[in-house]
Order: sequence, then structure tokens, then C-alpha cells
Amino acid sequence: MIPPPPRPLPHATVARLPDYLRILADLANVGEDTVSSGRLADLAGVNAAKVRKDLSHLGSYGTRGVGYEVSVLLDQVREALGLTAARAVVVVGAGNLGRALAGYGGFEERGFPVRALVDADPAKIGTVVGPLDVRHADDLPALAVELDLRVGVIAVPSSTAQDAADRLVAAGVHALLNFAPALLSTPAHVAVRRVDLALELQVLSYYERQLRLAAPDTLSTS
Amino acid sequence: MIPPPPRPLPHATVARLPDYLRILADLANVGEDTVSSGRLADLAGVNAAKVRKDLSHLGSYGTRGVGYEVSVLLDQVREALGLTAARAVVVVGAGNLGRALAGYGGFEERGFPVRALVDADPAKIGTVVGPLDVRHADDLPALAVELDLRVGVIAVPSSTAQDAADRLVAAGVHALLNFAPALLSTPAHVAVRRVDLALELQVLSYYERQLRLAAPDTLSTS
DNA sequence: CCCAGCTTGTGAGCCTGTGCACAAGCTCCC
DNA sequence: GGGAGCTTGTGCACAGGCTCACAAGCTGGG
Repeated sequence: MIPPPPRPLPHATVARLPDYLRILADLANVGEDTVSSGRLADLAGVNAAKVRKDLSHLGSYGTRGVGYEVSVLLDQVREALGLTAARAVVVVGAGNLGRALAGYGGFEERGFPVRALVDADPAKIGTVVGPLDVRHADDLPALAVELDLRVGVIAVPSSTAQDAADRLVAAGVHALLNFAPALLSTPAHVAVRRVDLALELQVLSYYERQLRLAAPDTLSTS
Repeated sequence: MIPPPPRPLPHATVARLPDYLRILADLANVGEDTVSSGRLADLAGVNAAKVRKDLSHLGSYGTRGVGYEVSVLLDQVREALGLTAARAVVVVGAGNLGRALAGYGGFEERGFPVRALVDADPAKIGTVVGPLDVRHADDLPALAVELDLRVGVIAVPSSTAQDAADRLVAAGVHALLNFAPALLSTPAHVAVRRVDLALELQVLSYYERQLRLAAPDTLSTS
């Protein structure tokens, strides 16, 4: 009955746990009962020792000589990430990106159902996106309570991203995924993560050139 | 006339350069001539010493007592990232996410115009998304040459992500941005970067709970 | 019962990245 | 000309993360 002590996990480990989670779910689906750190490592594309150390951080005990039990590990990783219950998501911004994210099936599949889509532009209110209709951003506080919204996805232009964040925080949403290329200022108890798609392309661009200049031309034969 | 020596930058620096680039572009737009590391650091949300060390890596010389000249720095960061010319992007997968990414204005703005959208599903061929019409994935080799495609965005389900990657590589596209939650195997000279949106939500979920358990309740006054 | 063969969990060393603090150097004003 | 006031560039020490290598421990067969 003791609520599990909130042990802090290394950042690098936290970033890998969702990968393990997905792989374990796949393994469970094909009926695998146990898995070794070596196999997990292959599937995740990392070092086997790293897998073992990651798993040891969450107190997970495998069995020497055998490996880990898939179902047990699944539960432990879910618990460590705090994914025991689904968390309702609200998307702010019904533009191109916002509508796509709201309709993207990949979220619900992994425990994050999108339950609301809001915008500040009156012209967009009431338009329908899949099973959702666009609501006004002013309704956020009411929606947050009614739908138990836990995560806010910010898909508005940079210029209004801070405003969107403020509204979400005021409505009691304390986990924000920000797609705008801007720095948000939020209270200390709010978790923010930024995803900048153009940034990814720019970084990619750098490494592509590095590889091109390093290894001259390996022509792919058609 | 010597092509600039391909000095390898620290990964952490590469990841921050696009942020500096965006901030510098904004500063240039509002007519700022010079900027100090301190100001850049504030705008980027990082430590000033880190900014200076990052910039020193690309041989950029500021002026002591004054700061950096915005226009010069802009050019240097662009050059370091290999963004001297626009790079044409092809999106593979005309589903929900693919169509949104193809229509997302944020790419073109930052030097990555989406010039093609392909899919393997015959039912989708010919449908129109903004200024693009969906082409068949078999046309990739021809399109790659015709449009000088440099970057491939993979927006297909995990099950076909590897196939999409293979087709792109075969067509001569050596920079891949993968939105599918799957590990791709590619030749050594191909740069791959993965963006997993559900993973971001899961990581966010972890930190949100950490913060909640650490600092009980700081109610935002409305 | 005992041994061979795996697999986990972890200690040790290394490497990358961070932040501090300071010398070097530029500019402007008196 | 000289000095005050900034700001850059960097040496240094530290923290976090990664990999190796190995002891501890389980299982199954003879």
C-alpha cells in the first residue's frame, strides 16, 4: 500500500524506456515469454549492458541464466513511466499540423487518446476533425475538468505558443508537448518537451554532409 | 578555393546550432546588428559559456567587448550546418501524418521545401495535397533525379518503414527522417534521425509525474 | 549431486559535455 | 594617451553516461 518511492531515473534511461516498452509489447503479441538483454538490445539498436543497467534502475529483477519475463517487464516499464492509466490529450491549434496530430492514430495506440481540439480562431470553431469538433480555446478550463485532460500539445505558430501554454497551465494541464520553435516560460511544476521538426531536418542535414564528405561515393546499384 | 575542412562538431553543439540559427534570423529581422553570448543564451535558454564554446567550435570569431555580428554569425551557422542551399524534401506516405507534413509550412520557411509526396497505395495516387499531387512510390527514382530530392521523410506505418527507407536509399536519398517507431537498417553512408511522437508523450508523462510528486501543489491563480 | 553453459547485475575506467572562472582583448570616454 | 567597462575564448574540474569485463547465480542434463 506504500505508493512506490519516486526514485529518479537517469535522463538517458527515461528516453530509452519507451523503446523497450514498444518492443516488449511486440514480443508479448507474438507470444514470447522471456527475453534476454542481448535480444532486447538487438531489437532496440543499443548495447546489451546498457539495457541491463537501464532495467536494473527500475528495480526490475530478471533471472540469471534465463532472462526477463516479458509480461513482468512490461508492467514494470509501464509503471516506471507512469503509464498505468491512459492520459487524455488536448491539441491546441487546428491548423495543418494540429489537425493531423489530432487525427494521428499513433497516440491512442500508445495510451494517449486525443479527446479535444481547440483553436482561438472563430472561423475554425465547430469544424470537424475525425471524431472531434474544434472547440474554442476559451473553453479549455471547462474541457480540462470534463474530459480529465492531462497533456497539452501545442501546435500553433511561435507567436502564440506562449499564450497557448499559459492557457493550458491555467486550465490545470501540466504536461506540454510544444511543436512551435519557441522557448516557453512556465511554472516549475510544469513539464515541457519541445519537438522541432525543422530542427531535426537541419541536424540531419549536417550529419548527411559529414557522411558524404567522409565516405566518398558508395553507389547503390539499381 | 580550398573546400572548408570538414571539421567534426560535438553532437550536443550540432543539436543547438539550429536554435541559434532561428534566433539569429529573428534578430536580423528586427534589425539587430550585434548580439552577445549572454543575450543569445537567454533567448535560447542555455548557459552563456555554452554558447561561446559552441560558436568557437565553428571557428567563429566574435569581438571582445562587443559581441558577435548577427549577419556574420548567421552565415557561419548556416555554413556549418550545410544549409547554404535549399534541400528538396520528399514525404513517403500520404496518410494523416504524411499529408500534414507535406502541407506544413514550417519546413519550407527553414530551407526544406517539400517537393514530392508519394505512397504505395494506388487509391491515393493522384489525390491532391496543397500544391502537390500524390505520386506512386515506384516513381521515386525518377522524381529524385528530376526534383533533386535530398531528404526523405518516412511517414508510413512501422511495418512498411523499412521498405520505404530501402526505396529512398535506392533512389539516392541519403538523409532520412523517420516518424515510424521502428529501427531502420541502412547503409553506413545514410544519415537517419527518428522522431517518435508517442515516445515524446511517454517521456513527458514521466517527468510530469516526477514534478507532481516532488512539488505538491502550486495552484496557478486565475 | 555436480558440472557446463547461459544470463544478469555491477564495479571500474573512459569519454563527452557542462559550468565556472579568468586572462586576453576591444571600445569608448576623459 | 590611458584607464574603465564589457565581452570573448578557453583551461580546469566535475558530473553523467557508456562500455567492458567479470563475479554471482540459475537451469538442465548426466
